[in-house]
Amino acid sequence: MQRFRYIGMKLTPQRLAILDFLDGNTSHPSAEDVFQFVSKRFPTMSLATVYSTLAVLKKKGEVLELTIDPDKKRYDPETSEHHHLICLSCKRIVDMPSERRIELPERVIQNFTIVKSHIEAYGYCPACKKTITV
Amino acid sequence: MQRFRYIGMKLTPQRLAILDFLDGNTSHPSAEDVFQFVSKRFPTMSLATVYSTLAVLKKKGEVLELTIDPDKKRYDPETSEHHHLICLSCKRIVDMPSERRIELPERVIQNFTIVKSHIEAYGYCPACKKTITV
DNA sequence: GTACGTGCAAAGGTTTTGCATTACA
DNA sequence: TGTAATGCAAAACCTTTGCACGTAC
Repeated sequence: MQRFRYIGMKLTPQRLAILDFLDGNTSHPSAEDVFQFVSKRFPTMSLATVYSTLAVLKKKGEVLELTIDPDKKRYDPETSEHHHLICLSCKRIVDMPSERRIELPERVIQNFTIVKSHIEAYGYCPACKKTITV
Repeated sequence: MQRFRYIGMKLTPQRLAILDFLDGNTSHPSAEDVFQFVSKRFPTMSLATVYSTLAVLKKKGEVLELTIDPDKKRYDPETSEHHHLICLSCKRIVDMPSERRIELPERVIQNFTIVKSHIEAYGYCPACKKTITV
């Protein structure tokens, strides 16, 4: 939670609970996932509040909005450059540390101004490999 | 259109129009984009038919469903392994030929069974660079 | 002729918006 | 105290589904 202490947003109990859930979370939760967790402590919690808080965090660069899951947006509190492994069966998203910067062709760099880039690798996670017939 | 000739699906006039639009198309259109184009020739065209046809093509491996755009799915008739440049301003998606296979860390390959992987590079396209203050 | 595609309408799921109430700073 | 967050409901989107009718093969 240290990292969220001075991010310049009003810290309500609901927001603290959201930040508590997100800090160090590597599960890449959806808004609904966040809502489910925070609802335990705040039964009157609203999904709209979750979305609103996530929007603020995204704007402040404290979370990334992932567009990997075709069904819903997912959020990642790990904002340093890294890559993702996605299980085609259970949709689990696993972090893959960035080994080195991705090299892009020279003519690409000259045309586009690249801000960030990452790798998405799709496959089957250890748990699903055992049970699923691909 | 050659490539779609023998893909084993009933070829209705509507579907031929969709295939005509997709073949060689590098704009990564959404279902709505496809619908807009095909509607010109078939005013009674239904969005549901577009979605249904895209689902069949996806199943047959003739198009890829891209989850890059947070607002809607987009489709790519180029199914060979390649990467994407995404303009953060106009959301244009540009193909980037795959130079070599992406190397992943050894321990990742041992755990996950990787099926495919690609790079997503975000930045500003030449047109937007000129007009937008980043 | 039959299985399958089409088109319309309705429903489903996620995300956004409006607004009155509440609470942080 | 004033500005901003919360919570509820409704709306906005994209996408899917059900069903009667029509058509490719």
